[in-house]
Amino acid sequence: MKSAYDILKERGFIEQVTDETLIKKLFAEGQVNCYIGFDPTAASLHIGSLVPIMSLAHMQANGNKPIALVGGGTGLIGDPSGKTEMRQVLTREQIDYNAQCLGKQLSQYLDFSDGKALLLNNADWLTKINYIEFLRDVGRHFSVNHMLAAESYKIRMEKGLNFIEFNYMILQAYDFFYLFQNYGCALQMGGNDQWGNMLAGTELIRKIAAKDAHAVTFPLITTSLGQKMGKTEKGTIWLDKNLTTPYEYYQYWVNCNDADLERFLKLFTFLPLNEISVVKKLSDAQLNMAKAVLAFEATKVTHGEQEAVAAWQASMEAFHSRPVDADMFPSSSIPRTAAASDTSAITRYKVSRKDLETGVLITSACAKAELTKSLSESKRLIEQGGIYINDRQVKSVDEKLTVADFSGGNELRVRKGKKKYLIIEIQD
RNA sequence: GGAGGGGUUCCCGAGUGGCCAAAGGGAGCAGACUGUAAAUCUGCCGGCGGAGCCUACGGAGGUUCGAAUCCUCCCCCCUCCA
Repeated sequence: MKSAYDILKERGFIEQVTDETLIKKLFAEGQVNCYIGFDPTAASLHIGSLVPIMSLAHMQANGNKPIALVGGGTGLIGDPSGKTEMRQVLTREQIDYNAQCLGKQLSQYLDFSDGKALLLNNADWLTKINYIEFLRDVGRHFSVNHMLAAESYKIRMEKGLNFIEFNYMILQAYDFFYLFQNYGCALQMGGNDQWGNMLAGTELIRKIAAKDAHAVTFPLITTSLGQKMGKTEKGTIWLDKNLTTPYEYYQYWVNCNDADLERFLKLFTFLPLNEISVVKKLSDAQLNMAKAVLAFEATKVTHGEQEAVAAWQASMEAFHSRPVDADMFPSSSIPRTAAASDTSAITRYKVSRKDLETGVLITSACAKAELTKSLSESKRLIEQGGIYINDRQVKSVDEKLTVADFSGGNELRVRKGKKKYLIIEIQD
């Protein structure tokens, strides 16, 4: 039988491991307790954290116990790994609040009931540390020379690294040690930028407890263009639906590059690999169907089936797409037939009938509805032919919306470019 | 503490008295081509109902007809020395 480790490996989650033979042995011996740390730098996680989250979900689904560690304590320090500059320092209150939010968010992916997974906050132990004791018990095991050689500090050795950040590695190592001692956690996973910090942990455990602990890193997921995941014009793609709507979330995935599709299906959905492998042979319309499946499944994982269906419907409607063929991805619960029109997932803007009688400038409606950032942008777009009313291109910046544009109904669609829609609705 | 170098529009980065809403690049947006992809090409890329006006070059003052550019003080960052 395949272990969770095997599954992660075949789905492309594994970048580096401390010792594969020992790790396989660990999994063969029974339930593995493993942990991943999440930084509470914001009140929501974003797509960049999805790989770690998915890996924990796979762990849990295969009989292991994941520990999600929110870095309420280390967050007060700030991890310098791979960063060019020191991170802005957050207050204790912000960190606590964020930590709480992250915990809530993680429970969408993991089942924390009955101790099937643990949600811990390292503030619980780190903030209680006594400096002198800590230096004597833990600090003595760290060689500064060795730390300075770590790849994660390299960039900062040029730009400047201050002492508080220099301690981050030690604290993270201590976390691992603490979890090892108190929760029997012998495996830490995390982004590849964490490798140095994770190794520091395994070494600390070896030095103090004379036991083996293991580390596994995930590759840094970039798009085929080398961009970081989840960065778009609108900024970050968040996992919180109040920050990134399920529709936008769905759109992010459906717009992925051809070259990323198969890899993303493996990483961000639970669909079986044999179904995913057909992607290689697809082209054109069918390729887009596969993207819809990715978008649907990914949205389902984060926002639930209902939201995923709504996002799918809105997307089908907006782009007049064909539904996914019945024989593609049989494990996916994506709807296979065209649904009744439902645009509830698309942003709406209301105008009063009274205003329509005198006419509403399209430029100002777009700006007010935040389809454009300013009046100037509305004008620019119209001049360049980038604004459409019900698929009719707006020709002049002076054009006004009137009741006639609604042709009897009480809503119409304003489009910016090809992908950004807005529904304008008459409010009586 | 001493010496030096910096802080420019979303980012990088040019600009050292008017020609600067500020070169160039990146990102972004739109158009063309497509498949809601990528690549490519073209246009745009502070705000204001077009004119001109307002806001912007770390902060506060000052010199000047005129300052991102000169002067004073302050804040922050980096490098070298301690």
